[in-house]
Parts: sequence; structure tokens; C-alpha cells
Amino acid sequence: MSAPASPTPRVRFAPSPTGYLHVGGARTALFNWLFARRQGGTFVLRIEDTDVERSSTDMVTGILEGLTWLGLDWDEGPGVGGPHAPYFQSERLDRYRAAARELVAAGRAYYDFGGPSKRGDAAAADDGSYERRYDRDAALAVTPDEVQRRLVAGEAHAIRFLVPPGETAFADLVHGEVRFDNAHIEDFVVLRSDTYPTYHLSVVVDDIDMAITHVVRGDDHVSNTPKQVLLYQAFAAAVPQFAHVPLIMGTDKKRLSKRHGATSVTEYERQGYVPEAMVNFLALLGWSPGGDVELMSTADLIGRFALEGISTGNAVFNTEKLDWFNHQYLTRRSDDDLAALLRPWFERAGLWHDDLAGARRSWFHEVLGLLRPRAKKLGEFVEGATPFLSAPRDYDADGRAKHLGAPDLAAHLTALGDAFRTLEPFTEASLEQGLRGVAEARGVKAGVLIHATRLAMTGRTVSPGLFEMLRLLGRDEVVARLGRMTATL
RNA sequence: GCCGGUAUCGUCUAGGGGUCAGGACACGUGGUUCUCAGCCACGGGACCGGGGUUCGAAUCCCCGUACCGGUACCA
Repeated sequence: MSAPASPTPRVRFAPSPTGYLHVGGARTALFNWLFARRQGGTFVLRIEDTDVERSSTDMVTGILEGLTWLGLDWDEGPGVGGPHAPYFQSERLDRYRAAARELVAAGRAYYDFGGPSKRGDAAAADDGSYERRYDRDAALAVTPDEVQRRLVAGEAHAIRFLVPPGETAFADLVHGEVRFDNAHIEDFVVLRSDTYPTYHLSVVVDDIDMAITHVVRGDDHVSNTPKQVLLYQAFAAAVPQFAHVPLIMGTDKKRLSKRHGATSVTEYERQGYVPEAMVNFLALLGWSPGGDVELMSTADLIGRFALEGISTGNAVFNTEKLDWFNHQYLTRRSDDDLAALLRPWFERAGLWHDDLAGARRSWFHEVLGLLRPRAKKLGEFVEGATPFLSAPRDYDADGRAKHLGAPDLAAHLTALGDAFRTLEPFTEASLEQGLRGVAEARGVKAGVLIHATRLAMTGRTVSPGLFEMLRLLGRDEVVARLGRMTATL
């Protein structure tokens, strides 16, 4: 079969700025982006802001920032423009109005003077009492002259699509063929009485105008798809390929919402996640390369991504695994990179000193190195580094009770301080040797000294390895902190 | 209600007519050890139910159930 050279794919992410960029949207954007990058196609970003009431420019900004943070750059769209500009639906209104009139002229849609009936107006339809809230026959029975008269009189009207009898099917790259009996499809409104288009109209008009070849979007749109296919047909346009990706659910398998904690990508950034972890994690929610690989750089992801690998069932957003990915990527960051990432965090905590990037740069890197295997999120570096940057103000109560009860502890610690004061060299090995020597000489277990010293250094019961820590703290600080604790005994 | 979709360890998933149903996260045990983390080793843990088709079904088909989505002049 000599198929015509398939055009390079053009995909789009078309968020509605009625909220921030949530993880579900981010995942959809990611799949589109990966597909475009993999195929050498074009990734279009289009803002669907036809719902003036609920859209806001702040949300637009937030969405763009979220995408940027994730590293998902768009080839056409806000900020970068493109041959199909504008990319805001609010700036394309005339186009939709013209398209709606086209439909009427072609006999595929009709004027409805019935007035709006929002969803809430109708009785709940789950008791079998469902009824359509429009009267096609009545609307169609109005003579053209009468329609004209009412139009001229400025009577409010919507334009409804005239759904033809028959069946509408489409091939979905994830689900296979999906068919709908048109009898179940309403004569949906394409242009509201306020002259704004509905989603179905604007999305189809734009996808046609922007030459979109593959529509990759959430599963919640499969039921909408036949309406849109009907619209493509009415416009005599080529129907794009569809790929409906499963939805992301909360741990209770319910639709993700505020109840589940963070849902916006910005919130994850604030919580100390790094974008490459988020990208890797999100990519695997609903998609698999087919083997056992899990840790994949963005380049790997691009190299392996295929629509065929998208799962059919919904996925639960599981933060524990995200934490693991974050830990993996945190571990892999270079020292300078990590330090740069952390700087604002330390600044916010009031622990930043410029020499951490200057004279004490390598010392700081060593501190971070001690913390790396223990940190899952950026904030944990701040938490863990605090004892290195400031002496403890007090000692953990449980720690005191558990580790400071040994008889003659003050004397032991004084001896330890004395030993450390003259220890040469001041290295991990000699520190350990020194401490164990004191313990032995004084007839106590090394652990007694170790735990008490840890508490003296950090005020806490948990910390990185004691001797590595002592070395980095430096002789003066170690001796001082030891003395300070001894004084409280 | 109606329409559509989905169903493999707790979670993300691989696989897909004949496999010990594989991996990862999480979990448990042991080891390393000064605590924690890490690391290493080991371990428990799944094909929604019922019918078919077949020599054989977790895999294909049907029904049921559950869940998700749609059923707006929201997107």
C-alpha cells in the first residue's frame, strides 16, 4: 500500500483557563508534547477561554508557568505566535460566529429562539425522567421569513446543530473503534444566545483551522467526540485521529480534587519536587514503554513515546512513587545545580550566606552530599543542613531522656572535648578513633558518646553519620557545642 | 435512567490462548551500622464474577457487577 506521505503531526494542548494547571492537564500536555517531539511534529498551545465568566488571565499565566516549569515548550501559541494566530479563542470569536452561520446556511444547524436552559434547570435525569430541553420540530417549523423577522427584531437566539440520523463512529488510537447511535446525541448548541461559541464548535473550528492531525486528550471527551465528528463532516473537513487517554484519579479512585491535597503542578514545585521527576512520573501514569524501564530522562521519554503504549484504564496518582522519583533525580543533580536549586529555599529559611556559593562552596557541597541519600524533597535539605549552619538552640526532649542519662556523662564529654581539641589530623577516621579511644579509656560504650555527641551537635536524635558531620563542622564548633551541652548536664 | 469507556499485586504497570503471570513504588525480614536514610539480600502480595469458544483462557466472545466519564446556551 503506497500511503501518501503522512503529514508531520500537529497536536495541541488546549487548556481552559478556568483553573490552574492540574496534574491531569499536565499529563495530557506531556503526552502531546512527547508525541510531537518524537514524531518531529508541531506542538500547539491554544487557550480555550470562551467561557468569559470563568476564565482569567491569571490562570493563563499560571498555566504557562506550569508548562514552562515542566519543560514543555510549545511551537505555536501564546508568546511565540505562529501561522495560525491568534491562539486565544477569545480573539477568534468572529470566526466561530461565521462558522455557525455557515452551518445554518448549509442546512446543518438551525436557530433556536427557545431561550437558555442550563443543566441545573432540568430535573435530575437519573430517575428516568430525562427529557430534551429543546424542540427541534417547533424550531424547524418556523418559516424562513419569520426567522428573519425575529433575527432583525433582535430576538435572542442560539444556533443548534441538526444532528442527522444514523450512526457516528471514530477510530480511537487507544480504544479502537467507538460507535454511537446518533439518536442519543442531542441537537447541541454551537453558538449561544450571547453569541459566544460552545466548546464543540470552537474546538472543531480551531482544530480544522490549525490543521491538527491528532487530538490527544482526556477520556472525559470520548462522549463529546461524536458531536465533533459530526461537525467535521458538516464542514467537509478531514477528521483527525483521536487518542483518548485515561484519567488520573485520587487515591480513593475518585476524580482528583482539592480534597486529595495538591493538584496543581505549581503546588508540587512549592513542595520541593523537581520537574524531571514530575515528568518521568507523569509519563508513566497511563503510558508504558512496554518493558521494565522506569527511570527515564526526558530524552529517553521522547525516544520511546508512542500513542500505542497508552493504557486504557484510569490511573491513581500515587505520591509515594513520585517521592521516589524525586529522590532519584535529586541524587543525580550536580552539586552546583543542586546548590543553585536550593538557594531560594535557604534564603527563605534565613540560612543563606553568600560564601556558601563562594569560599565555602565545596564545604557546602559536602554537606549536601551527606544529605542527598536522605532527601526526598528540596525542603529536606534545608532541614538537614540547619545544624551545619547554626548551632542547636535546644535538645530534643526524647533525645535527652534517652541519651543523656549515663552516669558521669559530663565528665566523659569533657574528656571527649579535650581529646578533640588536640586531635590531629581532624578527619573522619581520626575522629572515630579518638572517640572510641576515649570511650574505652573511660569504660563506656562508644554508643553512649556517639548519641550524646549527636544530640550536642544537632539537637536531634537523627542525623547523617556522626564523624562525617564532625569533620565538616570543624574543630572549634565541635568543641564549643560539646562544651555547651556539658554545661546543661 | 440513557449512552460510552474500563477492569492484572495496596498503587503504577509488563505480558497476553500453554509463563514459576515479570518489573517498579510501598510493605515485611535480615545484613551493613553510631541514629536516620541509603545500599545489599530475601519475602508476602494480583489476572472482578459467571458463562461460553478451545485440547487449553488471565488473554478471545457474551452476560453480570463495580468503577469512571458524558448526558449544559462548561470546557
